[in-house]
Amino acid sequence: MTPESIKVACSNCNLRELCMPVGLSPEELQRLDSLVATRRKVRRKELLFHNGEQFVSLYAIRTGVFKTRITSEDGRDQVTGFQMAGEIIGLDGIVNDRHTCDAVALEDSEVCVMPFDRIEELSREVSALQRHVHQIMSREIVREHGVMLLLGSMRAEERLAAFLLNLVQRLHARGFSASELVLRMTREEIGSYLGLKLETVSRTLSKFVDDGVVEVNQRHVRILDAEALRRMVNPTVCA
Amino acid sequence: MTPESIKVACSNCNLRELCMPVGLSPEELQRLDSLVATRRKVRRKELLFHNGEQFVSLYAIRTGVFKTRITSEDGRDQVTGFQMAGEIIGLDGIVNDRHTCDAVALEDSEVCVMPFDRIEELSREVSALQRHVHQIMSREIVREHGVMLLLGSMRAEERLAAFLLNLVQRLHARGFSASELVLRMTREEIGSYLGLKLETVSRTLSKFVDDGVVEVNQRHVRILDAEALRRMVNPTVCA
DNA sequence: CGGGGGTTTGACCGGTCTCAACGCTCGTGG
DNA sequence: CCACGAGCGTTGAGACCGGTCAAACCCCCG
Repeated sequence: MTPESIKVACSNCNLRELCMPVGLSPEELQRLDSLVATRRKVRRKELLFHNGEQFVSLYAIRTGVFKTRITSEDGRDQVTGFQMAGEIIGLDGIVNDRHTCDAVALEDSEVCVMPFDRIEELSREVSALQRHVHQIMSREIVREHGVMLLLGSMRAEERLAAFLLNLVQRLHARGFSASELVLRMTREEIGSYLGLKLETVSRTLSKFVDDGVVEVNQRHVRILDAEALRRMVNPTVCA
Repeated sequence: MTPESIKVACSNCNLRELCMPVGLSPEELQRLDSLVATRRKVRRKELLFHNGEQFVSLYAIRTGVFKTRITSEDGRDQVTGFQMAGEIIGLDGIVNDRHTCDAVALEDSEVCVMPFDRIEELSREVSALQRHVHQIMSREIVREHGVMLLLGSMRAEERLAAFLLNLVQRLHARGFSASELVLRMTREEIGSYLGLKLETVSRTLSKFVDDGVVEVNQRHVRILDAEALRRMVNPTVCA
């Protein structure tokens, strides 16, 4: 039995709590299984979709990590996010029926392909799904507000601290360590996301190491003093 | 007959093309009229909604201009957008049933109040509305990607040029001049949005004036050389 | 063993911030 | 009608953070 032929079923997927609504009746849950048309494997460095491509489906990440990036006409690009298991990508394509960014796998990954017209059809009938879709989109909007705050008002140290805390928190929610993580992206990609140059990312990381806040070995990072990172992001008002 | 008692009806609102789906049947169009529960006036400097407030409705701007801003725990704030007639605000509240930002009127304004549960209910029945809601949210996501690019990779001049071009383009789409505009926001608010200090905004504007690209009188701006602004945002590859 | 992508580190530069002073405009009240 | 103050905007001088350029390093992998 090849992996491809395994029955695709959200109802018994271990990521269900992450990407599906909760509190569904068994009957509703079963209907949602039909959302996932198929699964698709994407190897490291390959694109799940790219700018200009016809928009057809949203994708739920089963395994692996992606980055999304936009490219301006003059060739600059900006990483707009890093996505991991249970997160939904492709929302950018809805407005104009074309994707406006690239989604690149940072490691070998697998996604569930959910044709958007099927999502719309089903969410007209299952209001819990409708609500869920709205929440996912709203959550993305709120996330981006946070990134705007970061890019607009934080200094390099604060940005990197916020980035590490966010990553480790999301990994922890997925059952990984609350203090150790493996960066799936390069310094340059981190820099692009944070509005910094790769040298600045590297230097700032080195500073964290000097200060005893983290340990860094290549892509492996261990957070020694999460409290210190939190203080950087959120300078406590000295009372 | 007071303004308040005027029949609220999207079907004959002159902003219809901006905030409503197109291509509806007369019957559908009439049903959508029931979306707008009421209208609400907001005076300059007053809040339409604020961070932490219970989320109930989305708002379509009829007249006036708003800014939305988020505030970090330590008090920094970041303007996340400027919204004008025909645009929808409040999407941030959907995820957690609470608003996560403030919406402040920059001049006396009026909005249409659209209870979100009614939107959801109706969009289960009118698929054109459903699609429309999805597009509005997706459009906001894509807009924010653009802001991330701006904040993450552009220099002060480029940011301000992009800002002016964007504003004037949106105003033009609403029937105003394609080259003149009145800024409804302060230099500080522009700076917050663009990730710059107010002094930098002021200095950069002055530079544009020196270069003969714009004329500035207080809040009144006249664009003399739009092409120059476009070149700043998008350094043409010299062939 | 060699090569290459990714990373670190250093020296220097420059754009933006900071701090400060001054100016302008408009509304208010004497 | 004018004086005045508040809010907003402009301009300058100097500091500093992060960018730029360059060299060296490291680790993995062919």
